[in-house]
Amino acid sequence: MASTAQFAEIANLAGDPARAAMLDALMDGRALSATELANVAGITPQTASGHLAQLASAGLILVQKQGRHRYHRLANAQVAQMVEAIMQVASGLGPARKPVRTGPKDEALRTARTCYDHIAGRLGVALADALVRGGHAEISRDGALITPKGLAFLSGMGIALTTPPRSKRVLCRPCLDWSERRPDLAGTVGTALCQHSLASGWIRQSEGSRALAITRKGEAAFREHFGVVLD
Amino acid sequence: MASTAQFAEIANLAGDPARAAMLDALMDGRALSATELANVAGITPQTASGHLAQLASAGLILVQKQGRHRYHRLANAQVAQMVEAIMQVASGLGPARKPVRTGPKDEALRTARTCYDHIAGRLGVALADALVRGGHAEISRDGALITPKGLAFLSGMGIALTTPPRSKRVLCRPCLDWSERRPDLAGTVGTALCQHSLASGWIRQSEGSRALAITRKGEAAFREHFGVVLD
DNA sequence: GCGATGGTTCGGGCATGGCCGTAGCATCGC
DNA sequence: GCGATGCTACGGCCATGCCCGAACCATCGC
Repeated sequence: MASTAQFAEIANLAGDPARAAMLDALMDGRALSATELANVAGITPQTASGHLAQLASAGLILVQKQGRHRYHRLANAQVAQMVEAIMQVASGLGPARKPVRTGPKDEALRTARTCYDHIAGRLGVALADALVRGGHAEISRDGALITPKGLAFLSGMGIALTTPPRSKRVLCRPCLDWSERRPDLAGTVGTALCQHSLASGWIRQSEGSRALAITRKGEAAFREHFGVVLD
Repeated sequence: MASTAQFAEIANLAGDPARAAMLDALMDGRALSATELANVAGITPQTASGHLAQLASAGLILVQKQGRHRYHRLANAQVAQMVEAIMQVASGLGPARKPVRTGPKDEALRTARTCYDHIAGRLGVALADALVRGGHAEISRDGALITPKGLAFLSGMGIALTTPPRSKRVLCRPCLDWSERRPDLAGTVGTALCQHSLASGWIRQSEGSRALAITRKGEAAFREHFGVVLD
């Protein structure tokens, strides 16, 4: 079983500002090099190296060496979900303490960003809303599903979902967006949607940030397929 | 937005062994006094008091004074879900390091326990399995739902679920059980089932533990209604 | 009222662990 | 080959924060 000691060990790893910044940066699902992570954490490479060793040894991240670089990424979706859950609680005390400082970079993140494997931010929420409005999905606080109609809708767009044999509905996971405080779609469906949007050139990952840029093509696609217009 | 500093602050609170033990103890959803929590954490009351003040000020727990006692409980389901997620990750590294020490107390926890608001352990998993087997529920990795048939089944048992107006299905949240590594039912449905089982005297909360005792009456009820027989 | 119990506050001891400078390995480009 | 770059290992400085003992406040039983 999971002893409280192990519990504390994991939480403690996430509890250091530098490591927290690293985990946050890795939440876009990409693999980052040690120096990149050192930068986002605002520490020297030596220190970062130590932190990364700890995270790796605990199994929170995976390291993949490629030439003289070593790329680090989150180990699995469970870790991502943990980070998500902590962020959820952390955002609860945010507004209560500081009146929310919204810089321009912050604004980009609010508009659209990746959340490990799916689209979050205003775009993510808007897409989820659109699917619900069109009768393609149902979302509640506890869960979400894609209706048969929605399944056809998505597959018509080239997004194929592997349906479990017994069920006619495809269940998916709602993820309470910490900036919008409304649910977006995560899990298998969210991943597929995000992948497809990237592959189609609707959105593009920014270089040093979790922010997503919506391309001109994407603007049109989201409006046409989903009726989504941001701002 | 949730800054990484706030993220680290929250994670750090959960990252201390003493506080971790407290949060774990509070995961049964009950409210415990300061001394009780000091005991489970293995520290003196003074120290516990300090920890509890921190947890309360961060909004992780709520304090309710009653006479000369002060009862502490988890602030909300989000905190519980965070603890759950961390435990999930922590249990991942458990078996890999130690061959798992199963004491008698541990065995009781594995059989049945509360997980904030629902039933976990072998009983929780067995109930979820039974609902699926009977066509009352569908569960996938990403989500779960109660079928109309299941809705009738539960309401026939006296468990009324508030159905969202637009949907005929009741979505619910699967919770990957850390001991069984299989899903049990959380969220609204899980809560209702747990409440009903307690109210009907099918299960009873143990005094100083999260373990649930299955009563003789409960044994019969679970067998009759769900076809569930443990061991 | 008075003792007993539950809880908190304060102060100081002490260990843990984060941080960086220096130095040492690996790999790449040429 | 040789320098440059990415990363890691070691040692020492230093702050954070956990812990307890002692004292103080609140509440209960009587």
